Amino acid sequence: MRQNPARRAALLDAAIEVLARDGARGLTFRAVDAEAQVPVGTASNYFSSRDELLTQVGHRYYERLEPDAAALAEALSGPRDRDRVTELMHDVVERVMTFRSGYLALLELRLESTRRPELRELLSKRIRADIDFNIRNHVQAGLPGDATTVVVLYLALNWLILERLTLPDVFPDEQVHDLVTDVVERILPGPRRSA
Amino acid sequence: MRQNPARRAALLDAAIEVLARDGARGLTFRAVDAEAQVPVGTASNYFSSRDELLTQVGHRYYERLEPDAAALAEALSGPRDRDRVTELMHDVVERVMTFRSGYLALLELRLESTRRPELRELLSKRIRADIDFNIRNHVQAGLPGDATTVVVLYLALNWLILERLTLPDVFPDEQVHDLVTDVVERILPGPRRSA
DNA sequence: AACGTAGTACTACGGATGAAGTGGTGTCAA
DNA sequence: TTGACACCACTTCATCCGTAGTACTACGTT
Repeated sequence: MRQNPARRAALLDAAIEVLARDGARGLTFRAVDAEAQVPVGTASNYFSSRDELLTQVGHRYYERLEPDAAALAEALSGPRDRDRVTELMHDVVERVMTFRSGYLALLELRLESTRRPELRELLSKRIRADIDFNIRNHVQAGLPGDATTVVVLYLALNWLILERLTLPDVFPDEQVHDLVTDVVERILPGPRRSA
Repeated sequence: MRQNPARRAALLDAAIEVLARDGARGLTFRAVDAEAQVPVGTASNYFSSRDELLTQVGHRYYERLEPDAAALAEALSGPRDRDRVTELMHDVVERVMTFRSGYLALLELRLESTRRPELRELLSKRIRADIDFNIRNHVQAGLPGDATTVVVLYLALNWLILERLTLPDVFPDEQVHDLVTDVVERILPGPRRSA
């Protein structure tokens, strides 16, 4: 079992791309080797099984999302009204959607986790933590809305992103921006701008 | 290419189960044969390719959901206030979640459709039609809320179901009912009961 | 009532594919 | 010199798919 962390990370990033492009079906050691442009057999040397590869992909995904500190600081700046929330939500949707392969890979992992308890536990913890994190930030920042607001926003926007990334024709391109705005307006009552 | 419609439907139902249980990775002709308890090679005789099998599974899924006439009539009865909408949404969530394998299979198909234009077109049309159908019904029934309300409800509840079916620990069992209620209350402003 | 035919069900084999793992060699750095 | 890793080649293994061939059943004909 090889240890080189940089190479391991590169392999995991490659696995994310493969998952997004070819699905769980296409995720083989060989495919990861090819995607990472390393010699055949390398992935075999770094992961003892497909199972281990999958759970490590889960870890890696969240590792890559960690550097949220910048975005976090941004959330604390500016006014504390609904229009600000709308702006922030647009940013979030934008950010998540640009990492398309990551999002799709995570969906594949979700479905895989149906059959892999270890993966399920990992994902449950990370996602629960993510939601709690968002709630804490939201209320601490003094933004309008409570914990439930954040959860409902989380639900609606996630499915919107899923819909866009898998079946883009359901909500046409040009409607998406307004749709995000609508979602926030419906979920978060009150005046648009604070007095 | 065999024609027996009953057997074809049985094979497609088996394919749904396989998709939900083993994922796209496990969906092979042989696995479908085994699930449908028919002799090896039968699925091969009924579908010329994996591609064709997948798109026909898509058709079959919606075929099975068609008999919504009863639920539809129910929507038209009763009061026309928010609590009624909440009730209806509880019913919808309940109904969808009891066909767990169907929902999971559809998610697999969504991800597959990323790579299969034909499948993507099929799913896009059906889902778009489904949304439009719900909107029309909602407003015709005189229920509170407009088209946007229905769309936002669709988004939030779908992700809630996805979360429950893939990572049940994120939103614990006992919170789900209240969460559905919360979702409706946040998205649909106004009094609970009509005057 | 016997026969022939068409459409299916079932069995079994053939061929091909591609994946995983391992052993061996070369290279670099401590 | 030694240990860890990169790279390569080869063997083994697991399935999977397609189809040829056979048996069965229903139905229409005469």
